[in-house]
Amino acid sequence: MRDVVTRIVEGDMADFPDKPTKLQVLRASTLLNSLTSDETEHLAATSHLAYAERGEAIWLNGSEVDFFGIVGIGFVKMLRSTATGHDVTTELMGPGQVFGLLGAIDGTGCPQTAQAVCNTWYLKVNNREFLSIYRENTVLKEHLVRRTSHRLRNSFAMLARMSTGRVEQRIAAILFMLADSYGAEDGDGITLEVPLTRQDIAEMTGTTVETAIRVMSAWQKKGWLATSHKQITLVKPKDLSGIL
Amino acid sequence: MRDVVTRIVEGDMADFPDKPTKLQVLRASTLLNSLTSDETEHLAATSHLAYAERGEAIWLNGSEVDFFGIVGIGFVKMLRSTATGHDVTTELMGPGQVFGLLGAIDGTGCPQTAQAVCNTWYLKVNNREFLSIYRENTVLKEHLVRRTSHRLRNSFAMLARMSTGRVEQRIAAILFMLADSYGAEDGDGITLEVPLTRQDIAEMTGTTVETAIRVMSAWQKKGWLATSHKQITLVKPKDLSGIL
DNA sequence: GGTGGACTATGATGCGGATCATAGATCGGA
DNA sequence: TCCGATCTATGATCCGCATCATAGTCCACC
Repeated sequence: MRDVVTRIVEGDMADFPDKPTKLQVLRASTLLNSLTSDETEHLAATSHLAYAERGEAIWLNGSEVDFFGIVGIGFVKMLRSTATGHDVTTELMGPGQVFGLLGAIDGTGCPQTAQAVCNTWYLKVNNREFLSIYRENTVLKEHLVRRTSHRLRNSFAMLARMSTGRVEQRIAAILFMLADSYGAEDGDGITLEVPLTRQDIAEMTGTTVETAIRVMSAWQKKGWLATSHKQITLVKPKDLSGIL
Repeated sequence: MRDVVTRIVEGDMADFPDKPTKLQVLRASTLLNSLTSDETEHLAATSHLAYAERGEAIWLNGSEVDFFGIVGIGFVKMLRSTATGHDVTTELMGPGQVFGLLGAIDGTGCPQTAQAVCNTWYLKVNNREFLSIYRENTVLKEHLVRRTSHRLRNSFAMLARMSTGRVEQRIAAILFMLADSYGAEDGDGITLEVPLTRQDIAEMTGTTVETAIRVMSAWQKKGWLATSHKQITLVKPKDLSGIL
């Protein structure tokens, strides 16, 4: 990674996001905002901010790491590489979301690679420091149970979608799921706040770039969809949802 | 459901499993065996055993139920029906496994249908009674976190497998996952203790019965696989794993 | 022992989408 | 302002597998 300060001064890097503070990231996390001020400050003191460029791997699957992450600004995708060399993205984590925590809790490493989808600030929280807070905290455990079960349901929903139906439906389904989490409605439709390439979409739907491009181009021609600069806008969500 | 007693007396029903006791089921549950004797007995007193025939639905997706289940003897599959009318099985629960619990905890219903894979005894545990024990029990929450995160990982692994690769690989992957959980090694290979039809396999892999049959028949001819009476035996797991 | 229903088996056919190939568009960086 | 890399676009071809059709097999139950 290049020197961050240099780039800010030069101003030559597009989309270089403002650096958040540790406390901002911790407080923005839905999972951790039940902690006391003391606990939050302790975590802030023992963790540190990190920056990942678009495409940069935060960790590779199977590797043991002594931290988990909280997305500050940007997006991180969790993915697996199959034997055939294809990557499959299983989750997309946005601001405030925790990733890699479960591996920290049960001591096994994280089975998935974490990779920055765009230039991203995230907080590296030390496992040990967190666990000492976590161990006897019933409220935190309850939050974690709920968050994990929510993810489990989403995963099952995806599983059902991905293992059946044609590609069109799979892609549409993904777009709606993304819109649900990261969509901004602005009169002209729902714009996804995640910058995604067709390649990213393909990885999430288990198809190829070409097919993803074909499908989405067709929708653009129909006026159902608009894309510019990796911003995807669902112009006519009603029509689009018709193919589901 | 027909009169259970009648069937036992007549002896005309194949594979009618012995009825377990409530305490047996509770104690066999990996999730709940951390409870005290008092708690276990209280749950036993407020829950009741139920029987489901092969194919019988325990609940339908979306329906609100005031209980969750623990498999005693038999197997239960969790499935979703897609718009195209196809069913997709997401999980298979065996003896000692809890199903539908997460819906009980967060109050939303269970989004998946629970259906008996074979004649099954299971325990219906009352949500309210369980929650009063669960609420302040840190150990139980910890168990639940671990169990749920384990399921989440499996689900992601499945997701990666199902959204890529050809049908052969998907089916092989499923067989190995099943062998992992319910396989009995006996010298001549690994026999799955779950009675599964090709239809069941197809639902788990997002393919059709015909294709599942074709693939598995081919393997039988190669001597990699043997089936009889819904018992699947991986005769040459090494060779089979070669296609992954 | 016979019958109906579920399960397994196998062939024929057509289409969705992967794969390969090529080219234009857009963007980051010098 | 230009170059190289990444991303989008589109066509041609081929094959995996869904679909439809038909039969044989096994088992529960009368």
